Amino acid sequence: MAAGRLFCTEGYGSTSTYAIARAAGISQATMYHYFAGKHEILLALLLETVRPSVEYAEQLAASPEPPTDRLRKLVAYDARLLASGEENLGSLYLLPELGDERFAPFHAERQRLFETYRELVAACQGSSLEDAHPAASLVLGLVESLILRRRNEPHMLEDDIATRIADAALRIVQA
Amino acid sequence: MAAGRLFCTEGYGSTSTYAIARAAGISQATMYHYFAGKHEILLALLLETVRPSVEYAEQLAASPEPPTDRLRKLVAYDARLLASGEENLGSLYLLPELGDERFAPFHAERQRLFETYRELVAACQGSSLEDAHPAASLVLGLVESLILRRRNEPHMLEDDIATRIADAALRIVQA
DNA sequence: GTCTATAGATAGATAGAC
DNA sequence: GTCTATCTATCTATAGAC
Repeated sequence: MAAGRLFCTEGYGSTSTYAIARAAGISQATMYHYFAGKHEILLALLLETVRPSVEYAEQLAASPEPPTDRLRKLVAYDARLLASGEENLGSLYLLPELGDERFAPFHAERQRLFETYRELVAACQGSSLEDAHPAASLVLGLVESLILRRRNEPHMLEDDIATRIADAALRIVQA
Repeated sequence: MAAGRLFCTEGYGSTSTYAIARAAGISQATMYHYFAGKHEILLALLLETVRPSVEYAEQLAASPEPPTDRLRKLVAYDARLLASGEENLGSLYLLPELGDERFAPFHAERQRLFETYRELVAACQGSSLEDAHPAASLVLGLVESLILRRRNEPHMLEDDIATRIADAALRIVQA
């Protein structure tokens, strides 16, 4: 969590292993007993952060509820996750360093999440998966815009922000 | 531009002044003849990137057109800017290092942009500036979601993506 | 205005005692 | 499992020749 806080606020390349260790209350060398390097810490944080969403999404995809209800639930769930927690861990998704191939396992998980969004949007629109792609991107983008908003104005988030985002998402999909 | 490319793809803290200079075809020391440090390069890139949007927005704010037309134009303009250019320079906005006070001039410019969005949304909704804040955040978030989308799937952007985003934005505002 | 050379600090990672 | 000590590499920035 010490690393998560620093990666989100200072950046990955700008955070030294010494700074992480100091924030965690251990020596810099001790860190290497648990992680082979800085990249393994970030990967662990990324997977921990995205997995609850993927699990919820795939469980929801198998539910018999109407697709609009399921999409609303998924959007609201992800928005609440991004808005909660002491740190704005969603901003780990914004790090340019994620292009490194070492973080491919995270991208695979996030791709699974997107696929579920796309299936739900297709079901809502009665369209093919291909045709649902643009709207699904807009919806996921709307959800993840909460990351930047939380960074830029952390004290101005409405209590009902997850509901607001879900409303907006459904209005986009019901074109 | 060499620095812009590297900051966007590798990150700010992960990009060395040596790497920038090499990409620009000069020596690392020569860089210091033009910039006092790496931060000044990033600041120059940020201001160059955001200023066209601010200027267009403030010019549009003084136009006699109906507010919904103006909001649509502004959203489409910003989306086209973010989607264009060889590099995805909008992703400079996502760097965690922007929290450093040296980049305050950029945040001031972006705040001016947001204020114009808020005024237009308020005019569209016939509401106060305070009440327009949440919707304006959603709209700007929708526009800027293009940054992440361009990073994650650069070859899957629709030709009419700016129009799509403008449509979605108006649907959110016209609640 | 551009370069080479280099200072001085800090980085990630390892060795080995306890 | 945690530490101190340290290696080697790399970093930002400066000095000074041309």
